[in-house]
Formats: sequence, structure tokens, C-alpha cells
Amino acid sequence: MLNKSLLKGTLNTLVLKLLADNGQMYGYEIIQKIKLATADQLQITEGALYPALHKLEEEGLLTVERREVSGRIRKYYALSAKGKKANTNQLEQMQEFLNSIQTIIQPKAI
Amino acid sequence: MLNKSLLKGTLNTLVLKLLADNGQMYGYEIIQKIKLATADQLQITEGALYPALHKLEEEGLLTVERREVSGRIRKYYALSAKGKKANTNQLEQMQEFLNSIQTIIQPKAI
DNA sequence: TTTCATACCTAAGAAATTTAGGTATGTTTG
DNA sequence: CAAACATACCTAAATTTCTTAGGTATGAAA
Repeated sequence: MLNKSLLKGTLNTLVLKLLADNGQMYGYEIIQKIKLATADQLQITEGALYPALHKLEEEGLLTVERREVSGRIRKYYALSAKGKKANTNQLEQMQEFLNSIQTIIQPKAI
Repeated sequence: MLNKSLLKGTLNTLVLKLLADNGQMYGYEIIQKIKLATADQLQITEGALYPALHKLEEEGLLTVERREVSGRIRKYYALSAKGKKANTNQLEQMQEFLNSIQTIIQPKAI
């Protein structure tokens, strides 16, 4: 597990991107997916994800649909039109941010 | 200027790396260097940097030396032995973190 | 002589996350 | 079959990190 403070500020962007790629997902699934995709390097906590999802929904970036699957209730989230635009913007910004970081942390970059 | 929330958690690592590359720097210089190196994309505020430097010093990662240059006082910071180790570790973690992020945000990565 | 750049600082508030709980059902295992 | 584990949701207090918005002081430029 990486330094947790590195994660700050990236969660929303990751969530939007995952929903853009997968159409719809529920919270628990998002957590597992990130763990799996990063070989356990990134472990999102439920205490971070659920409030983040609620906020994104409140802001109109996500739509929700409650569905019962094998006795348990899942809340499936998907991108709204506004969410799709936000995803595009945030991915762009994230990429520029990563490039900026790289210019500094690459050996003898400056 | 990029989304500011993306910066969270990366400042310490950037500072350590800059000091590792440049030997010693003072606060104001660090801010200018980051601006320059990232073509104004990353703008560290003084309110973020100075407390961060104080904390790193308090933790024993940095050493300080006050020097007067052309009528003004500068506080030159450099890495301690502990700071050098921290730099190495944090760079490694940062790189893994960036890789993790990339596996998710690259088009159709999952 | 006023403005801008340099150079340091702090404190209140906001934002994002961690930690540490809680509830409940289904599945696996000893 | 009972206990443990996995699934699936949730919240609230505390912590960390950063922004915002000040403040002080000197030197250079307009």
C-alpha cells in the first residue's frame, strides 16, 4: 500500500473514469476494481468512497439506481451528461498534473 | 493552473526531490522553481510551503541555515541523512502511485 | 515615491481522507 | 450448524493538507 496522502484529490477523477469505462458500477465494486487494477497498491476506504459518491450525485454528475441482487441491495451509479463532461475535463487536468509532477521527480529533471 | 485539489499530498515529495537535486534552496526559490519547471501549471502557495518546510525540519528531514543575501534574510534548506532516505522512499512510492493512476485513467485501461 | 519583487511568517477555514465504528445478508468452513 | 468471512451499505469525529487572507520588511524599478 502506497503513502495514503498521495491519493488526496484523485478519488473523484478515478471514480468518474471508472464509470465512463464501465457504464455503471456500485460502490463496493469500485473499491474492489481499484484494488485489483492496481495490484493492491491503491486501496480506497469505504469512508472515503461513499461520501464522495453522495457528493457527486448531489452535484448532478452521477445518477443512481437501487437494485436488489441476490438478497442484497446495490446502488448502481452511472455518469450523467454533466458527469461525462466533468470526466473529460478532469482527465485532461489529471494528465497535465501527472506530466508536471514527472518533470520534477524524474532524475535531474530540473 | 490545474485543479488545486490534485496537488494534495505531493508537496513534501516535490520539496525533498528539489533539495536532493539542487543541494540547498530557500522557500521562495522553491516556489519559483516549481512554477518555472511546470510552465505555471503548479503554483505552490506560501501558506502551504512554509508550514511544510517547518514540519519537515521538525521531523529531522531538513537542516536550515540562515544567510543574509543583499540585505534580505534567506533560510536555506538542505536534506539531512534522514531526509535523503525519505526522498528515496517517497520517490519510489510516488512513481508506483503514478503508475497505478495511469492504469486506471488510460483509455480503456480496465 | 509609489509600486513591484523578494523573502519571511501565521491563523482561520475549507476540503479530503482516515479511523472507527454501525447494520444486515449471504457464503464458506471447521 | 455456528462461527467467520465476504458482500454491501452507512456515518461521524478527528486528522491532514491546503487555501485564503492577512502581516512584516527590504531592495529595485517606474
